[in-house]
Amino acid sequence: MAKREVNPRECSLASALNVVGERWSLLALREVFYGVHRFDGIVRNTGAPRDVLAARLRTLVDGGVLRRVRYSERPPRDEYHLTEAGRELAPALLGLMRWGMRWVPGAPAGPTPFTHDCGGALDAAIVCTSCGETAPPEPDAE
Amino acid sequence: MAKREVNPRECSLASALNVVGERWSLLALREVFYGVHRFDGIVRNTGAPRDVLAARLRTLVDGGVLRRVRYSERPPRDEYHLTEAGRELAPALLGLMRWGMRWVPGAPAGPTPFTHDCGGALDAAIVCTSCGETAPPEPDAE
DNA sequence: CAGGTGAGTTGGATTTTCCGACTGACAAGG
DNA sequence: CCTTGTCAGTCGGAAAATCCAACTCACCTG
Repeated sequence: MAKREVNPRECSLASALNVVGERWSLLALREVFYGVHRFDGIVRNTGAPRDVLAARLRTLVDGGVLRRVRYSERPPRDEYHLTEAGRELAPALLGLMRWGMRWVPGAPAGPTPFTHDCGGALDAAIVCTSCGETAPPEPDAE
Repeated sequence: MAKREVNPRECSLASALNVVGERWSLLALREVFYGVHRFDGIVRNTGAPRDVLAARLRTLVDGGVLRRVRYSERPPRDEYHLTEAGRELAPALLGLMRWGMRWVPGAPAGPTPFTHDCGGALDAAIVCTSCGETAPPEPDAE
């Protein structure tokens, strides 16, 4: 018999996607990176359905990506801020943004999301953690 | 009146997510990066439902991320290969993987996905496109 | 008091997902 | 020839998620 077994590969990518792997999660995160920390602002700037956004923000908080920070007692209101883990999503997020600019026809260029102190645009790249050299994206060579 | 208007921010991230923004798309892409180019292989290694995977592969092909390459006439069978655009997703993909390793408790370390010629592990980072300097992830400073 | 803001929640219709089974074309073994 | 197996999907139906407008609650402001 031995029916075609399905053994999903153990991979941290899958784990990452459980936390930040859905459209509205990433767009919400983008807003927080841009400095929009409140629910209604995120709704307005992303267009996400309010209920779905509420759910996503919960999983982002539970996943340690965002932190709720109270900015008003009475009525109790919190805003969402990046944690250390959240801030570390910057390379992935920026990588997707820049990829969209380059490869999706009709994608709005938008204001260059982040700029370096020297004035140049920032981009995501692959670097070697030990020698620091920038490596080209070169998978299994066709 | 002026009902709370929702004007989604124009952003290349949203465009990117239209193409690669779903769980099974990214996992399928991971497999192709790993050298698994055939439908059944991708099903086995990701655990994606076959019909959903078929749909995702179609949008990846339509989005210019993958290319179908025929490897057998009779029966006609194609495998999926990365295009230039697909290869350029490496920084984003690697960024998510490495993030998962670092920040999701219980995420399998797995074999270090890519290694540099010098033997060190590769990671995604933010670099300045003009001066080449590596920048820290530092959004709106809290 | 009327109106507005902020952060959600609720109900219900619509879409997707998931799952197992099925198809069609072929190859290999007995 | 007949059975078994592989590959790349497709199909049908149940289960889950999404979308949307409307609603709530708790305030604040004029």
